[in-house]
Amino acid sequence: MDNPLDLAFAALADPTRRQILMLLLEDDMAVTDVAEPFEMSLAAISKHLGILTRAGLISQEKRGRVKWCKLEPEALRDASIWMQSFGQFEAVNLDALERFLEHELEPERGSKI
Amino acid sequence: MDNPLDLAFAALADPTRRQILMLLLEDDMAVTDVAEPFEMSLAAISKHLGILTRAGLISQEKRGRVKWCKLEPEALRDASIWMQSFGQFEAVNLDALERFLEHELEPERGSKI
DNA sequence: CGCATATTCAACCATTTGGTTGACGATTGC
DNA sequence: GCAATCGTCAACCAAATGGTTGAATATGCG
Repeated sequence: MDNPLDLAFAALADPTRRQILMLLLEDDMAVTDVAEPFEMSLAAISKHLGILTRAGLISQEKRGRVKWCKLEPEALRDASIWMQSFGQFEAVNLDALERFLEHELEPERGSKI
Repeated sequence: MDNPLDLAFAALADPTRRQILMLLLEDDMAVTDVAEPFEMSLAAISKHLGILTRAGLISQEKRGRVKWCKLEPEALRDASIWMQSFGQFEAVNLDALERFLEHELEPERGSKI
């Protein structure tokens, strides 16, 4: 349960975290500012940011006493691409998709599922 | 925690469920046949299928004593659309998928097995 | 220095998740 | 009719999740 796709989808499954991502779409933000619109503790938001970071969806950089949060679209892109292979699978190269699926269905070797 | 997007992403966060979706991409299947490749009980797979159904990612129809599972890409498409709302993902197209597939098929050689 | 600000840590709690097992209802076939 | 098959249900369990509070750790400011 720790491959990149697992982490990305699990992170996206929470509405608070999706909302955080949308905030960060506008600009980089400090943790306190991210927390401001939410009616929950700063510690809770800090945890959410940790989950988003582990999932690769954001990065955090500390400058002075402020930790800045920044959107990192790569992991999201991978998840999006995975979904496209289903949502629009009629539009993709079916041979490549076939190879992709065969690879993915191999039992547990890379656990890149 | 019960809006469609929550349910879809949460459903996708589990590798067993993603693998089930990939099985169903090939063809509709009975519950028992879905369960066959997995090393877990039928009851566990039945639960996974329930989660996928509640998320709208598959549908189940009982004919006789066999319950058929069928991919329902609509919910997945919605989740995909949510991602597109980030604007930065117009690059998620066929080319991106090709690159993704090539990237995904590489790293297995030699490492991590 | 001393205080305020920014953020995390630790302990705790309730709920959910992902799995098990065994019993059960429904359907099919001999 | 009866046994086998298909699938779910119920009870249980361990671990993870999402939240709380209060203390702790940095850092900046006057």
